[in-house]
Formats: sequence, structure tokens, C-alpha cells
Amino acid sequence: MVNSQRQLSNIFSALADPTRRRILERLSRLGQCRVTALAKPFRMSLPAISRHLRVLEEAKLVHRQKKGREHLITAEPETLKGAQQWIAQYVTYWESRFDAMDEILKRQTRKGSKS
Amino acid sequence: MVNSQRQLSNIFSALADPTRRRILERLSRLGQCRVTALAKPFRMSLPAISRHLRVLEEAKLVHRQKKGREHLITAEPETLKGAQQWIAQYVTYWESRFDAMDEILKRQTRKGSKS
DNA sequence: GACATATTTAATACATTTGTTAAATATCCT
DNA sequence: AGGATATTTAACAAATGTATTAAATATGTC
Repeated sequence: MVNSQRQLSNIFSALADPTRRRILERLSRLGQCRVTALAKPFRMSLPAISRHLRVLEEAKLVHRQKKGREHLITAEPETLKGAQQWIAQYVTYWESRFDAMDEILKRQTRKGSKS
Repeated sequence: MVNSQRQLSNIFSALADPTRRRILERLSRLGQCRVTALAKPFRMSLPAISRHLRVLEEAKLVHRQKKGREHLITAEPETLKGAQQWIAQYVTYWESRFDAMDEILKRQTRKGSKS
């Protein structure tokens, strides 16, 4: 579970960068993947990608398994799910608030059309 | 709908800051709210909050309506929903991938226990 | 008009992020 | 051992983000 504000901040900052989002996208298409393979389509140095991966890893959006000299990167969907839930709490709350508002407006309209 | 990568980046950066998340939380409890009222519990100058609000506004997580000298701030749940959907696409994809993996592992285990 | 209130903008300082290149580390291969 | 491959760490520059205080702007009230 995503608990702390700190972790939530890490997750959202990680997702805020388009390169990191593309890495996640790529990871979802390719599945477990080596660093170099992940980095391939980016017009950016390997150290830059390495750093992005560290950010994703610190946010626990990604998990690293060392196998010899290769580092195999895997997505960690549970974390993304945590962020999703954080957001969902507000969306559902606001939706219900707006639905309630709609209801009130409808009733007022009915009353209005009666008189 | 949340379309561009740019907007997605804005939304996630906006959500990455704990103060801004608290502002949204407060906004969801209080509903439409004046800037000063929103800023009340924060140990931070008003200009700082003003900036945070601008960030939220640029991300379209929040909407501003000027009424005389007061600015009334409202949450914009549609945008949050957009972010939610972006995340959902990966979560569901990964879940199905993992489910498929589980299925394969189960079958292999059955085969293994037979031989 | 003069003063109070609500909010933003400007100027500035400091911290963090993001990219680059060069060097270091770890592992594999012959 | 020596060389090739995979990846990270270091040093640094440029851009961005966040907070502060002081001043500006817009509106309301007597």
C-alpha cells in the first residue's frame, strides 16, 4: 500500500516527467527489460536514463534485479495502483458532490416549471 | 479529456507537492472557497499559496472565478479523472499480464507434479 | 477621497532537477 | 591478465521550483 505523503510525492514527481512515462510505457510493452534495451529509443545519454530509472525505482514504480552485469527492470503495478486509489478518493467524492448538486438543481427546475 | 503529454506532466507535477495535495483535500471538504480561507491552516505566506494555486489552475485541477475582490476557487474533478484514466490503462494492462503469468505458472506446476 | 481588505506580482535567495561528458565498477570472455 | 560489455557515479552547467518580503492592483466601505 502507498501510505506516506512522502511516497505519494515521489510517485507523482516520477510520473511528472514525460521521459519517465515513456519508460513505463515501454516497460509495459516489453515486460522485464535490460537498461540498455529500455534506453534504446531515447535521444539521451545512458547516464540520463540511468538517473530516470533511479527515480522510478525510488518511487517503487519499478523494481531492479541484478543478473550478472545486467540489471533487469520490471514494472511494479501495485504502486501505480496506490496512486490510482489516492486519486479515486477525490474523484468519487467530487462526483457524488456534483451528482447531489445536479439533483438539487433538477428539483429546483421542476419546482420552477410548476409555478 | 486529458490529451497532451504536456498536460499530463502539469497534472502530475501539481500533484507531486504535498501542500498542493492538501489544498485539493481542503477544497474537497470545503467546496468552493476563497483564497484566504484556503490558505488559513498553512504555515506559509499568502504569496506562496497564491503560486500553488496558479500551478493547480494551470494544470486545470482547479478553476477560479473572480467575484469582486475575492477569487473563488473550485475543484475540477474531470482533470483528476483524466490522470486516473492514464494510470488505469497501465494498471489494467499489467494486471492482465500478471494474471496471464499466474496462469502459465499454475499450468507448469500441474505438469511438474504429474511427472 | 481615504483607508481597509483580498489577492497578485516583483525581486531575490536557495534547493532540486535534468542533462552532459569523463571516469569508475562489475562482469563476462578468451 | 587483458579487453569488451553493461551500468553507475562524479563533476558540473543550465533550467526549474519554492519560499520570503515588499510593493502593486483591484475592490469595498465610510
